[in-house]
Amino acid sequence: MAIDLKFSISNGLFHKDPQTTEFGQKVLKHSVLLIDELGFESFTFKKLAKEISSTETSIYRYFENKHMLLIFLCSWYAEWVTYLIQINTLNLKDPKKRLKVVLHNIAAASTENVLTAYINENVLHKIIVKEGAKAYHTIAVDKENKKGLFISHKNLISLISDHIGQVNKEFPYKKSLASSLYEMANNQIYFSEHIPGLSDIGKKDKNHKSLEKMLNFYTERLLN
Amino acid sequence: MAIDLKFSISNGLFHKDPQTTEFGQKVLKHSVLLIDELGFESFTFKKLAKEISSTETSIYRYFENKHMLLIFLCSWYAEWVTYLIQINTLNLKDPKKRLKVVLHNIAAASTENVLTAYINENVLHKIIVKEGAKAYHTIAVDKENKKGLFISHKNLISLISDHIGQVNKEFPYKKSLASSLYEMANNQIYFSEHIPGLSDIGKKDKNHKSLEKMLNFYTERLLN
DNA sequence: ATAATAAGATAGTAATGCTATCAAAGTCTA
DNA sequence: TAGACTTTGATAGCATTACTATCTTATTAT
Repeated sequence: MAIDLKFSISNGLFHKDPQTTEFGQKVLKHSVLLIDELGFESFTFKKLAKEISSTETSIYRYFENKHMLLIFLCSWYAEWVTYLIQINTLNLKDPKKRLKVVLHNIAAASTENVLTAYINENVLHKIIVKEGAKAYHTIAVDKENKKGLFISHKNLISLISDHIGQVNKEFPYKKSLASSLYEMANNQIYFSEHIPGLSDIGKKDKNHKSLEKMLNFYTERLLN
Repeated sequence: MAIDLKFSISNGLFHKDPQTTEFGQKVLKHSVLLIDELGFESFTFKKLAKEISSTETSIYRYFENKHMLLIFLCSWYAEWVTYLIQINTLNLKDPKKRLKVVLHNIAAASTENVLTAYINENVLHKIIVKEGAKAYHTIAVDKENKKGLFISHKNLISLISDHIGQVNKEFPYKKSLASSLYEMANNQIYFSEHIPGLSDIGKKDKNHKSLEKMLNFYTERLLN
């Protein structure tokens, strides 16, 4: 069963919010699938247009270029994880338990069946793992940051950071730990699958269970 | 004073080792400066050729494409850091002190005046921080890994991992910690400068002193 | 002196990353 | 119900990118 989530995403990222139209949702859906298939470098608007039997022109009416589309997808993912963390921590009193939920969601949210109609979260997560860092490793990062294009991601890290602070007020590197845990989750998934010499996580880590265990191990040692 | 280091780098990365010729060294030198200036996406062999008053053709005789050049630069950097760690830990008996040296070198090696004639290590480090992840986040990662193109990087992580093991034999995530410390060092340098909301390290972190302190704090808590 | 090697010069080609213009279809409004 | 407005499609075009091929020239090695 598909629920339709619409997130509030910086409008500097698009000419027209793709979440609001059928065509836009089609663009999102197939861009996720096609980026996964071709890799971001080989992905083009022309190929995407062909895939959805449309034209480059039409896609350009939504996104300035594929880079903006990538930041949009990363933002959508961040909003989605933020949302999941919020609803799943709502009824938990114990900060340590809440942090466990946080770690579960940054590592393995995509393995659960929370589906929207127009985004395959599982494939999107693969893209975040493989291409996510490219969204902000760009020559225009400062200008884009100033325009607020990374706000969804910053909010997510900020939320993680708050949960860290609730476990240990005195911890001196809350934000760095938050961003590092997030990056670590993604990197270790990637390494375990593609460059196993860089990780202790096994290639077949069902539902990212070992990864989650490792993230919990790290935070416990660091915060207690 | 410039010393000439020549590293042994996977020959799958080049048609002809650029370290061995004057022209190749010129290519390396100016590619570092130009990638830093333009960003990797806007950097092209044509622009590089113009910069060194040469031709695209000549550069293509050394590298198949700019992606291979990037992996080459990352490998060169990894070899250089490996080399520095090795000479700087040589006379240290205490594993904890050796690990401190390791962390110092992954965070701040570039701030010291160890210079080769044809690579500006300071600028190269900026490239590693900004573009390094792109070297392996590619659709062909498995094939490239199989061809041994990431061997220099894997060796460095392996070395770091060994030093971790010498401090704490029982630590269950040596390789993951090694790769995470390396990625963390680079990411936190990047965030502190460009997206400060993601880091506790201040923008003006002279010689990466605060970063180094943080890396030491993490490893101490995790390994003791 | 001859041959091999390395670099420069020039040309060409398919694909990329756009922008512009116009037409067609659907929808909303007076 | 006509007209206006919005949305997408169709087509064209253009500079740049990412190469590959071929030929010449300069240097070095035998």
